[in-house]
Amino acid sequence: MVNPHPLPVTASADPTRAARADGEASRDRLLQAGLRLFAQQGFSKTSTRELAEAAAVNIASISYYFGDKAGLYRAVFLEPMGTPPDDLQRLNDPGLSLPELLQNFYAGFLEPLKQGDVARQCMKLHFREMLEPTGLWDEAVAHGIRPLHDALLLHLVRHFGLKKPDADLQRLTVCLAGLGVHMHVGRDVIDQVAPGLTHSAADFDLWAQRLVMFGLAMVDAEKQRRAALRKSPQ
Amino acid sequence: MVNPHPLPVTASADPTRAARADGEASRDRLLQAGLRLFAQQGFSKTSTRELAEAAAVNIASISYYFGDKAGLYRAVFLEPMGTPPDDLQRLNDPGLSLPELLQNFYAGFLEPLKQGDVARQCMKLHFREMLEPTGLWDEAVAHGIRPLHDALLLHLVRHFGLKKPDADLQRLTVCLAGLGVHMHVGRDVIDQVAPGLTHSAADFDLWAQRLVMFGLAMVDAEKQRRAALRKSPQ
DNA sequence: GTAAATTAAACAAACGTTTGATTTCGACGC
DNA sequence: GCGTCGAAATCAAACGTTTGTTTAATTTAC
Repeated sequence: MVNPHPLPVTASADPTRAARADGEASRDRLLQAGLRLFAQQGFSKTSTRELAEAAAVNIASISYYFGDKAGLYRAVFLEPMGTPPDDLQRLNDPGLSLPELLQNFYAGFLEPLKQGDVARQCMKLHFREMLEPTGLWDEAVAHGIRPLHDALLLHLVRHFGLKKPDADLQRLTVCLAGLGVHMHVGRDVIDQVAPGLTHSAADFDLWAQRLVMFGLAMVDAEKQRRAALRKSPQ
Repeated sequence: MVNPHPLPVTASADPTRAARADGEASRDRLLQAGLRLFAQQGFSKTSTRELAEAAAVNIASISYYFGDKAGLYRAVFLEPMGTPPDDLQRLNDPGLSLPELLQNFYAGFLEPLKQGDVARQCMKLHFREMLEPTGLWDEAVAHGIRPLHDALLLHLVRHFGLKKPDADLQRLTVCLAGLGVHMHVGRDVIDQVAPGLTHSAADFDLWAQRLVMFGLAMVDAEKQRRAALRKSPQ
């Protein structure tokens, strides 16, 4: 690895081999430790020394590989976002029925909760930024949340036979997404207030099923509201 | 005010009047500043000097009135929770119809969003603890969230004619509450992804209306699922 | 030999907290 | 009404730690 200081640290395709065989290993360990600790206790409460120790790395390695602590955070935060269009592609297909769409949406949304640590911590890190925006959050919204919201909204516009979204469709979309968001943000609370419902992967499959059902019910309710409005406009 | 150091600082009913007329004023200003700053930027990112300056108070006043910074945070966090049964009473009335119940629930839930700073920051502070529990969170759940959840759940148990809640009713309750929670936690995101829907108090009344509608739809969906299940048990 | 990687040590700055002195103001004797 | 006392409140200054970051020397692998 050559001259890692410049911030946009990408995988080095340098002709000269790494000076030490496990050169990038330290960087990776820092990323792993950063993800875990930042997700667990936030940015400020995580010290550089704690990071270094957890990664079994010298303190100076942080600035060596990432410039500074914020750089490590940025890398941890943005690196997993490199390939987002994975789930998104499945949502933008106009041929999907509404149940299929919601099924894909919620199943994809809850997927990280099923897997163990990494993906879940990654999610937690992102949702944490909802409450304390650090600037990176705008980027996360633009690349992660917004496309999901827009895909949902676009499909609903078609489903309702509209030309463009109106305020009530926006509200519906927000609420649909909210069901999924709440499963992430409020997971610990859910565990406390209604224990034993979020243990196995099968549990989350069941949750996804219910969310689809509830989501469809909400869409139907909105549809009926519009129908009633057409008959007797208020 | 006499000997403020001991942590459970209550309004002093001391026979000897306060030495300085505006004695408690500094304490109050610290509480206000603490609420605002802790809600805005979290515990760690808020320094004691910043708090003191915002409250127009000497730094030493923090330890003088609250023992230490954590004590101020605890006071800020727990003090507004002194009188919770206000909204709760309206929820535990068994005579309420389901629409009335949800109306009360969501209207009460969104109420803090309508008012300006204080109540909103107070909410934000509480929801922040969802992601970084500091120990106080358990208390907040026990005194703030859990009663709401249980009131909702109890009513649904009656509504469904059950003897005691089952897992699916728990899930329904969690999702109903989730709609409300998401409005708080995700407010900034909502503003960004669907702008102009959360400005006036009337906006939130409209939101509450929709949440009631969606909530009712979810309950109906669950009811139908159970009916279908009875006919052809899987 | 050379450049990458790692290290221990040190840096200044900011942190939460404490100290001891000073100011403020009601209480009390006269 | 005045002077004085004492407790409450406020203050500037300093405390020792921890923070994030940097340095300069050393080790490692090619």
